[in-house]
Amino acid sequence: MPSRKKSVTLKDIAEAAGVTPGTVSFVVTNTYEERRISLETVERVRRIARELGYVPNIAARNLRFADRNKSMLVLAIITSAGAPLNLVSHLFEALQRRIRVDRSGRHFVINVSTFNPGKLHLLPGILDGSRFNGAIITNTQPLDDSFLESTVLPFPSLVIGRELQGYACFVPSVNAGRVAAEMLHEAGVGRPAVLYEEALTQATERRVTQFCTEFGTRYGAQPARIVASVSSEMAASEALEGFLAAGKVTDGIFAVHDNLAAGAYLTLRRRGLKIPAQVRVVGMGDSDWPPFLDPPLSCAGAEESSVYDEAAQMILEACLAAQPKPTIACTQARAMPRGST
Amino acid sequence: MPSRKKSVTLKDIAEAAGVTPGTVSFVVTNTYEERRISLETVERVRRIARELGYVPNIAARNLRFADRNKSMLVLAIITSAGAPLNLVSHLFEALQRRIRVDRSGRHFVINVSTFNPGKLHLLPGILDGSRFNGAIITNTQPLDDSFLESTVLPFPSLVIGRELQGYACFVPSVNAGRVAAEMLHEAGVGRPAVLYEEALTQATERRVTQFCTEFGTRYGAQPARIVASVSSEMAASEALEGFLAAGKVTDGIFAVHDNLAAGAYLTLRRRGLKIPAQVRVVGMGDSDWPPFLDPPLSCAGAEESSVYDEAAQMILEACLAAQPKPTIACTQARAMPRGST
DNA sequence: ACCCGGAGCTAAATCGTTATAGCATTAAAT
DNA sequence: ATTTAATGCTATAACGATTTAGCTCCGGGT
Repeated sequence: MPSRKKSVTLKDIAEAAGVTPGTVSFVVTNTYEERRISLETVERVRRIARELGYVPNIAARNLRFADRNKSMLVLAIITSAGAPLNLVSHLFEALQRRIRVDRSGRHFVINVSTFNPGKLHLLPGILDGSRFNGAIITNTQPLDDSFLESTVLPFPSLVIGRELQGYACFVPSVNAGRVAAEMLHEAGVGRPAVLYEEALTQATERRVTQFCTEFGTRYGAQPARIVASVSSEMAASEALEGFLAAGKVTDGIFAVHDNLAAGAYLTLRRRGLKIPAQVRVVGMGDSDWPPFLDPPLSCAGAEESSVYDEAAQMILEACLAAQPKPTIACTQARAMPRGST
Repeated sequence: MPSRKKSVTLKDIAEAAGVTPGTVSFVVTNTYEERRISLETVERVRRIARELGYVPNIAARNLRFADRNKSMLVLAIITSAGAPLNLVSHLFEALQRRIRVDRSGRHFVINVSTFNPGKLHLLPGILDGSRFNGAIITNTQPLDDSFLESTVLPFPSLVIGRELQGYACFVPSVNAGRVAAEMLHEAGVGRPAVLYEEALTQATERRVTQFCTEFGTRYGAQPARIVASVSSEMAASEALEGFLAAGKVTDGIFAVHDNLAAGAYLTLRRRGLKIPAQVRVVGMGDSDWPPFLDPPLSCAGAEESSVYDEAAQMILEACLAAQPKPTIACTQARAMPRGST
């Protein structure tokens, strides 16, 4: 079993080698020459350090260097293990852009942490605030959401894609389901379908229900549901194949992720169904590829490159101002018709 | 100008509020109730903390919690600012997989750091080792490479995509250029072209020269060079458009990145050129999308999902064993024929 | 016998935070 | 009047590493 044993420190090495921690420090930082440590001692200390498996404590070094490193702000992007890193990449880039123009005179460190779905509360540092000054939290599952709602995190945080009591939240493309429904309806779709993965997040669930409600109540056609086992191209392709093989029909598909849309393209192409003549497809624009599919994929979304800039601004402000104001920011999706509708 | 002023500490707040740092700590960690701090004091301390812009020092907290956090190993993925995060995502996922099965009983922190191209030496912590226990370095430019070769970094590191003296290096798909040349030649291509972006890294440059050398010397046809201004789909599309508009001809294109291949598809489709009948295309398989293009993109590469597992293993070993052994590991590309050759 | 200088270390302060033990002061209870 | 108890703090010791100042030898020169 993984032991929780204390880690090896300079002191441990010092005791084993019969010198002081300072001397060991001279050795491990390779400053022993100007400190005139004898080569014999250097060798002995090095050997013992290796034997004991010494790994420097970064927190201690960093603390020691507090002056030279000016003040450091640690931001975390916290995401569910196994979730696609697409969103994380966009968040990271937005944070980078925001940090580049920052004038607070700080150094920023961005660390990406993952938690096992439903086990957010076990993430080290989430309860004691020992790991980050602020966090962007995404891809949480219902269990994680209820953990968050029942706790006050000891650092400013921003939740992406859902609305939680007491938290600053950022919901991109909040009306994507409605926009997708409009796009397909205007294109003359009468037998709509929605393609999604089994494990829905709050964000994707919103898209599905919005799409179904909108089509059902306003346009009088209840969409069929095509459910992929996971959120991958192949799974989506297989799900649609199963749907069509069962003799069911659709003339317009809303895929709640671009990779699902790509899977749909594959199956439609294999079955000789023309896009958009026989089946229209709408994706989300959450990747860079939609314009390069054939035909280019129409999307309900936004320019992904800038969507998360507001999120980056929100978390930075929260960290620097230390103002705990739970706000909800949404961005609106817009129709991005390309070739598939 | 961004001031290098010292950051605000508990001590500063304590002095301003006329209490001790301990008391301030009780307030900022919200443990003031069980510590029986008067509400008046709490309010005063909070107000002053807000006014001074207090931000907790994570390194200090972390150090304080050294026992409860067991031993922590900080890994950095260091990449050039502005470079695509595709590779970083793959590295991150590989590290995650490796960490999940780790039995050393440590906590791992992964932080992603970017440096301005050519300015790697200015990255905080790179010289004094105050920020990470180990690093994977990628997307470096020649200036950064020479910096690395002239320095001994104070932590184990792994360089991706190039070979540097004194460093552990990992070069994925080292023979991709040759494999691409073989694939196109076997498909009967007689007028090859290579499509790449202007700012080549060592990895992409290798692909280009290998492809040209192989085709030139072995198959007797010197490939044409199509150069995109940047590494994006649109730039690639425009570059190929310019090439064809100038009356030049090719029947087989090797794109050194998948996004360039997607741009090529776009132009070829617009001009009514059939893939693969009239023009064959080979990409690199460095993204998830090639199988879902129309026709599916043939690649010279490997299963991306597992390529970097070896890299993850290498850096973990280097950190935990503290063995400074500079080794070079390469993976071989293989032909992945799909529909475009 | 004494000083000097170099070699090879040691001792102790420091970084910012948290937690433990305990000290005043006042109010309530005996 | 004295003990008891509660209130509202303070003082201080860690956490692990780095660094400055300075200590103790020892040999050589005077």
